[in-house]
Amino acid sequence: MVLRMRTKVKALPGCPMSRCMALLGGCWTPEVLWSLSDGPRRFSELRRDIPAISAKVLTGRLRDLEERGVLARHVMPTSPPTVEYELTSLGQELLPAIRSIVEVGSRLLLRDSPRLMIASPSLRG
Amino acid sequence: MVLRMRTKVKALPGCPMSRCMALLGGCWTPEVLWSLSDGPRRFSELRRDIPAISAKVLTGRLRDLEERGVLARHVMPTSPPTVEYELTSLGQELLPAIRSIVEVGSRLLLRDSPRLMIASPSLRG
DNA sequence: GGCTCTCGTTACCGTCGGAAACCACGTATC
DNA sequence: GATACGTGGTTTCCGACGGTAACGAGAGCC
Repeated sequence: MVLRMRTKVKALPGCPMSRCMALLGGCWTPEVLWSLSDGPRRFSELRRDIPAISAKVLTGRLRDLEERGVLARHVMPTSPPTVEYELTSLGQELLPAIRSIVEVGSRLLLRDSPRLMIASPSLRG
Repeated sequence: MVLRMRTKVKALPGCPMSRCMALLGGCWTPEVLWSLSDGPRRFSELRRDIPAISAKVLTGRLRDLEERGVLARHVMPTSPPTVEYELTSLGQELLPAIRSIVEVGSRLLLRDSPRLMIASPSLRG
């Protein structure tokens, strides 16, 4: 599911949770950061990585994250122009939290259906 | 900021991130789980722990999380009746992700203003 | 009688996300 | 020359969610 933006309420100044959620917050943000954790990706690549996200929201989230200094936007002078998004050093600092979420999810999937995981071809090769 | 609920879009069946976000998702959810990580807490205690959350949203989030099996609701037959919320074993499994978020936040706060952290009385005693 | 505390519920409104259409530009194909 | 496609978005409309404020019953206190 999703993280929503809090527009009106300001974070408590000294709260670590609020400090981190101010960057992680927003619908699809964790998914976007997870997709960027392997290296720079283009707009259309992000759409394919996260099929359920709409172009509008992806645009919004990328603009938000750029404004917050989490990622950088690079426009390449090709034709048609391609745009690459890349995590900044601040973005990299968020990855431990993202990886932890993925780890917890993996553990839950394993518990849900261990036979499915063992039988999966992608885990054998 | 906030995690928002995705009502229409279903999670990909085998995606670890989606599996975890299906439980972590929703506005204020990480904050609530973090507050409950120390042990059971009552409704009014949660409101004091997270001053910015409204009663309406807190009620909704607690109902959601109960339905998903993340926490349990205990009504004590006192007068006035007190209600306690407690993490289930499933809820406990989410804590590594929550702790990781808090750790990242702490590191960011330290980087923001190291002198402030050192000077803080709460960290000296 | 009034004030407080408990744990919520309700109504209203603003904002955000979802869906689909549309856009300019350049390339490729027919 | 016309059509189609791939880029990286923008625009419009609508429904769902969160924020705010008011209100609720039952009990204790002065």
